[in-house]
Amino acid sequence: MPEVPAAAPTGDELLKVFSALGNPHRMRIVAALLESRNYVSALAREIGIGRPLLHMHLQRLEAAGLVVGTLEVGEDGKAMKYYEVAPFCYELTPRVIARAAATVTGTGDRDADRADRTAKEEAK
Amino acid sequence: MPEVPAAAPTGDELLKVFSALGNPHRMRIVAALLESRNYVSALAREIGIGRPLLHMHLQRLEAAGLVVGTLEVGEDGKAMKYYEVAPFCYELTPRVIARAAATVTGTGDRDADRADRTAKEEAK
DNA sequence: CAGATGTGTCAGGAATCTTTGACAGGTGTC
DNA sequence: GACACCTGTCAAAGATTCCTGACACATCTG
Repeated sequence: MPEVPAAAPTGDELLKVFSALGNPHRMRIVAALLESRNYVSALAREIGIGRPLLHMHLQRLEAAGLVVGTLEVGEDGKAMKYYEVAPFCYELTPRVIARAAATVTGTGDRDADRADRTAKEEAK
Repeated sequence: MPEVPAAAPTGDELLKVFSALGNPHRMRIVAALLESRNYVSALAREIGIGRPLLHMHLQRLEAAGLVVGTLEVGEDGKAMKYYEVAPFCYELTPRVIARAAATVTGTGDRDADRADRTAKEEAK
């Protein structure tokens, strides 16, 4: 059996995972996809939300590495994007958090923070 | 050794934990408190944020059951609120999420949602 | 060609979260 | 009394997130 993370997650990695999972819809999406993988439109109908919205949620989940999407072309030539859950596994304890907190590149630094914003502005 | 959660967390419980941990400051707060418990004002100075802000973050963390605060009165008669991390331990895997997602009382229900809001309005 | 399906994106408003500064206590010391 | 420290709360600004209704583009079917 292949090794899943389980080691020492990055601060930013954990941060993305937490904010991704900290939403009712996204939790339900993971649940729905675990039961059976399927494509965006069908999934939107299944959980009763709009496609643009689901699209956004899926992006967030994928960015966090919790689901993966593959664009497949059916026999009828129609392209549909299938999503399925990734086999993640995190151990959630105070020590893990403390460890990860040390490597967070977000708010809190007076210098790096401003540098990030500048870089983000120039990147556009 | 006493048993920490580790069983099957409620949807709402996990939801609070995730959104609590999905923030750089709160992650750092847990880290700082794990290293050594201390009181609000001192902690605010240590991590370099305002007291009102820290106060809000601590409330969120406490509501999620990740930290606990105790109002203690020192020998000099001054009251200060000490916080420390709670010994939580969650296993973060697709199945756990799916399980929890079934018991989420938030967005997604067309009836329960409205009922909740009404109750919240009347409760004030 | 019209209509159904699928994909994605974009703009804007609504709702929430984050942050700050000011205030109102409390106690002990000079 | 004036000042230091502690506690808490509040309102209003700022920044994010969430959500919806278009829109544009593909393919197959009637």
